[in-house]
Amino acid sequence: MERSSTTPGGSARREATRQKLYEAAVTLIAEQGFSATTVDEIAERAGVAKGTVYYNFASKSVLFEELLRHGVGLLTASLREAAEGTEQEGGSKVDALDAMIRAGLVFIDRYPAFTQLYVAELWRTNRAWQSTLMVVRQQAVAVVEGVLREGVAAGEFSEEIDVPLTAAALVGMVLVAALDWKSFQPERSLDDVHAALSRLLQGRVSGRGQ
Amino acid sequence: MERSSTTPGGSARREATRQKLYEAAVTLIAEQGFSATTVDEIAERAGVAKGTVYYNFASKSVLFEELLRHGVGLLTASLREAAEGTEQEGGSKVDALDAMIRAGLVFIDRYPAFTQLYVAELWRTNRAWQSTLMVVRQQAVAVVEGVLREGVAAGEFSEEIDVPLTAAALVGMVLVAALDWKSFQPERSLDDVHAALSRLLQGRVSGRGQ
DNA sequence: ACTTTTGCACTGACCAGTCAGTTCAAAAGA
DNA sequence: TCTTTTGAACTGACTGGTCAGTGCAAAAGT
Repeated sequence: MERSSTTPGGSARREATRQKLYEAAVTLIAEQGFSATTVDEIAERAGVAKGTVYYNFASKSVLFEELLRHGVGLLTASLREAAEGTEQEGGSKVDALDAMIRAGLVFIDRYPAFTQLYVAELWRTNRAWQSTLMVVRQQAVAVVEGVLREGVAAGEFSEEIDVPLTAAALVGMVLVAALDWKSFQPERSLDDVHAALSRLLQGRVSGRGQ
Repeated sequence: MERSSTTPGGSARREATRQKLYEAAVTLIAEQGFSATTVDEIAERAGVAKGTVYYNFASKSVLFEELLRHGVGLLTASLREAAEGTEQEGGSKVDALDAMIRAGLVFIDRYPAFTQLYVAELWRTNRAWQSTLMVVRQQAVAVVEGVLREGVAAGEFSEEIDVPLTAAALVGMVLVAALDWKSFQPERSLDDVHAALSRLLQGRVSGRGQ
């Protein structure tokens, strides 16, 4: 009974139930927002009884917080993997950033609802899960900041760049472009979007020609 | 039945009350979200009775929609003004973009709550005010797209850039960087942030030295 | 001048409905 | 057997929206 809810020590059955609840909650909350989403709705969409929700999570807020941790865990793992991929084949740091942009797009492509919900909640204040959100944000941005710092150290990037702010700007670039892509031009290919953002990243916007 | 001369379409008193309600609602909704904010709270913060809210607006949603229109009106006016400013002194299109970035930062600096709320709601689906939000988004992005197109036409930008996507990415860059600035490093100056974003815009990130 | 009327703007108690969270006996796995 | 899920009933707090009534300043009436 004491089984910690985050650790994968729970039974496979319980874990499967949790997964279903995550998936139900993430879409509903992305569409309607946290407050407008009822626990009854989540249970219904997940195909379980309301009691099951409270058997698996202490409260609606706790369910949401664990959902956040779960999702950002996936994202950071994906970003890190992308950066390390270019590392091992001796790519430059711009290549690493580019690979992370692609990883970000792939993530958003796969989990659009989570991304929506994350953006919608990130800059709110006075909320119960504010601290969770801060931790989780820092984990994600830190990966980008890390690559920027390495780039500066290696002399590939200007020493004058503002690492935290540039990281935030890059994340914002990908985030907003991707959400717009999904919302307003969902038929475009990921490669297409990636190419456009690459161009922007590498400053190939001004100046004519390719 | 005398028509008040100060404000066409409503008495000055009424207009003042509406303004108070906008201000109260924008901060509360930015902090807590639409659903989590109660009409009682809005009324209390505005210093009016609950009935007054419903005297001035048909419903909670309508209040919110009019608030969105009001705010985005201010933003687009500001962006257009910035772009036209560089136009008249014969600046390049990059200068226009740069001026708009600054205008965006100034706006976010002055109305941080509105920006938060806008970002939080923009990509939601299945909401009553979805159509309002779309219109309002298009108004804002169109200003940036316009400058990009003019830049392409003038040969200043590559013909291969993807105008809508690049516009979205630029907006996202400013938006996220600014929200992070306000949330996590509020002591920094606007000039500082502007400089960092300018550098990114002009591709002066890679390559060493300034 | 000065009294009465009009109607806009506002008030706040009130209502009907909703929702998170609880409880628990019984059923279904494993 | 022990864990997990079910499902329905219940509670108590809260919320969007309503409405009969108040205050007041300008217009109308005398």
